[in-house]
Amino acid sequence: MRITAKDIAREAGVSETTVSLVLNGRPARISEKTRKRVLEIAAKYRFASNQIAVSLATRKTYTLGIILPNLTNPLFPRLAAGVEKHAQKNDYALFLCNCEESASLFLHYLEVLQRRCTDGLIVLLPSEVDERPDQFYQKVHEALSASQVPVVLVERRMKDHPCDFVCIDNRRGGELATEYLLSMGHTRIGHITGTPFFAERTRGYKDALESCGISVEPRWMAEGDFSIESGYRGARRLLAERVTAIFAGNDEMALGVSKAATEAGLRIPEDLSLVGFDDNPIAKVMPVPLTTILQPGETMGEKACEVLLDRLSNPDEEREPQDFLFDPVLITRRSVCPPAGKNC
Amino acid sequence: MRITAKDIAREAGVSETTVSLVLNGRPARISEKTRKRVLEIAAKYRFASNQIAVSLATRKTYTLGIILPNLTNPLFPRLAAGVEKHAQKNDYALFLCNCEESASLFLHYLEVLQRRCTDGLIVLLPSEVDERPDQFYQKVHEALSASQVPVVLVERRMKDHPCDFVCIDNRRGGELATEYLLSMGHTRIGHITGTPFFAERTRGYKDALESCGISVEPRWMAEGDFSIESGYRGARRLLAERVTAIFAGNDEMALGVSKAATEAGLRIPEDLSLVGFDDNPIAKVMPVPLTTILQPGETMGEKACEVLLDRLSNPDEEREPQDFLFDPVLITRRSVCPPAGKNC
DNA sequence: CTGAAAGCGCTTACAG
DNA sequence: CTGAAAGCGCTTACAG
Repeated sequence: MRITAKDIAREAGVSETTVSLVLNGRPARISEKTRKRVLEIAAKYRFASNQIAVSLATRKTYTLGIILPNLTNPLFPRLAAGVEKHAQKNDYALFLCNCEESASLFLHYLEVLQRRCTDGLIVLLPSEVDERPDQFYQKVHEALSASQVPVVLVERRMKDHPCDFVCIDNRRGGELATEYLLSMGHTRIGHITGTPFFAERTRGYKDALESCGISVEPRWMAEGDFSIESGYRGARRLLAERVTAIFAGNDEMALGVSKAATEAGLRIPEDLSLVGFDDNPIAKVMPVPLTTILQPGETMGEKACEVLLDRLSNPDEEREPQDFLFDPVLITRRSVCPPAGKNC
Repeated sequence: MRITAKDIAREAGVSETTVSLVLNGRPARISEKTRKRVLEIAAKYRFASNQIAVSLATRKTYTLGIILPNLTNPLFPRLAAGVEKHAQKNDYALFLCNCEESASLFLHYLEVLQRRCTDGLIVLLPSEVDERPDQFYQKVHEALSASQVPVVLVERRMKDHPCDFVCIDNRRGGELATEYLLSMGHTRIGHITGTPFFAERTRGYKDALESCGISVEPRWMAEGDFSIESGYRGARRLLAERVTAIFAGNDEMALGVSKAATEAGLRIPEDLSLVGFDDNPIAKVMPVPLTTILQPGETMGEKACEVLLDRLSNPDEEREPQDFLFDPVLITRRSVCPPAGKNC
């Protein structure tokens, strides 16, 4: 049995009230003498207050929950690390929930976290909500509204539920990738899209082309789903269109592209320039190190947590929900060079 | 304000006791009629019991804590995913703690988790305990003993604190890797070690050689620390000794080896065979896909959680602390072939 | 079949 | 400067 505040009170010959006051450093009430005695006794027994009881009494748990779509994509552990780091610094603990892209499990976690009285939530929506997405979002919206706790959405936004949102500036990222390719002299630039959540990357691709007066050719675009396989498939189609460069919606698909290129007897970057997105650890390690757009996962996680804690400390401020967009940064490695014919 | 059991009791015209009994499905006491009414009202308001209050009353929180050395090594998120999955299935929630290899932060988390009354702990020790390791382990031992909750250690064991331990069979893994190289006809097999926690991998390497009557040459071994850099450095030394194969203590170091080999004008596997350890995602993606030893992170995580929950359900069984070792499995890819001179 | 009461381990007005 | 009492939202002997 652990020692309790009552035990300390008894041994010190004071009330539980006094013990609580001393241990929580409440100001200007307690005589230095009793303060010391209580502190000594607490130290002697290494008293650690029972957070469960504290939480019940104060109605504040100092715990946060994070719901992640998976832990396979290295971006998500990085995000979690950032959130946890900032939480820890502020004495919050973090419940880890991995919904494995399942809509129903996601909903389940929302309930669990509510039951457990987390003070706030960091939420990444699952990407593949196969059946009845509207219904799913409706339920999420209801659960979130009912739970009454602040939420910050990361990476994947919900149209109908206004709340703080932390994300990389995907549009700018797509633009940056494409601009870089353009600056190297490419004009036939293919693109493999990601899932609908990330349509902004494609928007950036189009914007960059249009700013250069290059018309967007549907036949230079392929639909992808972020998998290596879909990158591979997309590249096969795009390569047939004789593009000289490809901007892949993420690094995994870029890997698929490089496979397809190799199979087609094309060298990267001499015959095909390639840019990815994320700066996944594989980017550094690919046969040809990949030029890509860095997504600062850990920093974004810290920011998300910071935004959440801000809400918690100013509960009735009623600040409008806000977007926090991170500037993408281009990491140049070896997968891009000017197109054949133009000099390197 | 959330609805409470008291609210339901009032509306149903029964006592809180009855509400509690009904909602927890306690058997054979309540008339079907009142049972139904209580259930209906609870459903109407979507009542979700306050877990904090439940925890305080029952002195059981249904929460576990996991302390990880970092979230960068993909093995750790995989482990966490396994733990969380099994925990979730059994209605436990999981606190995520990332000590970033810091001994002091690790100790801090031990205290935090104790304060928060977790029912059990899954612990991976930090690997680099620079200053006064003995003192650190002493403190860990004390904290763990004082906390009174079951602990399962994963991957990194503590000599002086007997408790359940889940790990890959590192000795067997090192043996398997080396045996494979031997079976391909290699006799000059170099090895780059990992950190001291993983000396068993090196043990396996030696065992395999000795079983074949090949003496262990210290000059064929280099000390590593699992970093790419240390693999690179080690390989430079080993290559000078004209080894025809290298077993690297993990995949990262294998990557360093492959860099060193390429720089030395050596092709993998024709001029140098290479085996790693872990089956890190990079293994598949390396310039030459890496033959390696799979460590089933998620399965190990599930197992660790299972072992922990077993302890929780049989608290006074006093079963001896036990080791749960996973069989390593060899994943053959393209980085190994017979040495030059022998036919492929 | 049901409820009053005590208790889990704290905090916090309130009174002195 | 200090303490008695009520309360946080549940559960659980115990009594009827």
